[in-house]
Amino acid sequence: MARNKESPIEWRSECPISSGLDILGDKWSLLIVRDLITHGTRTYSEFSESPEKISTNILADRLKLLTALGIIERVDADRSARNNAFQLTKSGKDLRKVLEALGRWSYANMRDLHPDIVSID
Amino acid sequence: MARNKESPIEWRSECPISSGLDILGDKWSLLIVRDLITHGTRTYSEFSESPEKISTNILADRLKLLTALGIIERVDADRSARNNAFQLTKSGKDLRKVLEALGRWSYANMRDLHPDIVSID
DNA sequence: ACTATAACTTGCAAAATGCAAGTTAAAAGG
DNA sequence: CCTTTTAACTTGCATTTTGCAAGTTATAGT
Repeated sequence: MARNKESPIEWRSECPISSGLDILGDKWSLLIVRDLITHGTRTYSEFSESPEKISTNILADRLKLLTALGIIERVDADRSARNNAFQLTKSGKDLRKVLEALGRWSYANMRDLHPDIVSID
Repeated sequence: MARNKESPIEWRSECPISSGLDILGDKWSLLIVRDLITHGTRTYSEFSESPEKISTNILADRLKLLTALGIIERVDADRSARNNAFQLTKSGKDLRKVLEALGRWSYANMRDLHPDIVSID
């Protein structure tokens, strides 16, 4: 992770958009959230099976970070990791609107560059 | 940029969310869009003055990419670069909803981790 | 107890990022 | 018009992040 201990994030400014990107501004974090919105819960190996094929070290890193930020959590906090899925917290569920807006934008605006893109609805 | 020539982007899947992140899933691209939504037009040096302090090589790379994707364009396409600002295209303006959703989420959910965060409204 | 396998970790190569300095060319001033 | 200024980049290199393959650990099932 290579992030400091007080906050897991180094905030670049006070801007909420910039701050959102400080957390979620990469190619993988929101895909984890997407999978949880779609499926409700997901185990480590289920995340690995998504078509974008996240590598295991990045997946482990992002699951830790999203957990530290209170965006996801273990379904059963007291159980061992094996088959113990992740789920969204309230904060994570609130990201649905961000994902919907992004998905709609992509479908509406990237179809000429990416003809195979599918609709979210 | 290190991207191939047919499409400037390598699409990881047909998912519109994943595809949106293929384009905009980094810490800088949406900040350029934010500055243009806030100010209407912006020159190279004005972008550099934003509080997040984007470095000049990344800025140049992103301006090229966002232009290639039809998200931004020069205000006067025929004029020389000097003092010729960028503006959003229709596609770029449509990102406003994504930014609003992200900004609202951050302000609502990250205030305990980042007390200095300000509201977008 | 043994085995299978889910959930990671580790090591290293490749790519992206960050920083400082340098280059180019248009335009403003003399 | 010729010099000077400076906006808009480019380049080089160190650092960080990512990607890939392989290895390790531990628990659930037999």
